[in-house]
Amino acid sequence: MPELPEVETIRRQLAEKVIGARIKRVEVRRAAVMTNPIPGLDLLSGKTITGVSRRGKWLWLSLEGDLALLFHLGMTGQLVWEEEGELPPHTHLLIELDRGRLRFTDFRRFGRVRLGKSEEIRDYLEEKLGPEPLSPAFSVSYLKNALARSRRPIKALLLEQKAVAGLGNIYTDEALFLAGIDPRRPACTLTEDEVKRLHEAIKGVLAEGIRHRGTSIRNYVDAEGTPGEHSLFLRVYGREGQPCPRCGTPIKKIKLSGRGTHFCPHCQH
DNA sequence: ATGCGCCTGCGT
DNA sequence: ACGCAGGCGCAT
Repeated sequence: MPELPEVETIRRQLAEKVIGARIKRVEVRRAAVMTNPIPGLDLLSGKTITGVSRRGKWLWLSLEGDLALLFHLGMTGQLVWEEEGELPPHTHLLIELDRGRLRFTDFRRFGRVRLGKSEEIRDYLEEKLGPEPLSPAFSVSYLKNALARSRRPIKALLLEQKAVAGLGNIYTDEALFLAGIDPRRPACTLTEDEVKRLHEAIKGVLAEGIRHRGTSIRNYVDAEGTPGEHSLFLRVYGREGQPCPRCGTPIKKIKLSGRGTHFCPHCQH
């Protein structure tokens, strides 16, 4: 599910809704979504939410007392703010606020929630993530170095969160298409020009995804419960057999590092 | 570096 | 009935 653009969309919307809100009550409806012991959650009652942040595909609420509640949405996780209403099935965590409520719903249950001290959460993420692709830390020279050290297929490398934080299966295929690069190419074989194109393409597709409030294939919704529009703009992902938007050749789908991979056999080398 | 398991639901 | 799906962590 959610890759960087989807999580960033949720972050922006939640920031509007919940910063300054006070937590009335937290209900863990399925304990297994918590990576650490639950009793701690009781201590969230009465606390005010002071911020909503994102790093890669991870999102956290900052809370009074230097605490952070960290979410990873896995493949099908939703984080929705709403006033009221019947709870959908597979809602594992409910945070009641003085204005509305926040629910974490995830039918495949790959998502996780963790409570920790702010600093501990920061360290946890920094340890496992590479640079933010939309920040200056993700420079052409950084990317060039990262690629030079690997013979893995370029697509497999881009999916590693330690190389670049936040890319997943959709935006990786889209970026490689825009850059005109075959996803199977060993990373270290990219030329300087190709690295530059890839760098631009990565930033471009992510920004575009955010602009369209994310890609909804089947289950993703933003923090208001609304599907994103970016599926209408995908160039190769999910378009096997349909004409390449650039040359008309049918889009091919192969399996690469265990993931469905879409590309144009004519435009990508 | 690759494959498998974790889950549920949908399309074939 | 089977394969596949936006991801990740662990075993091999």
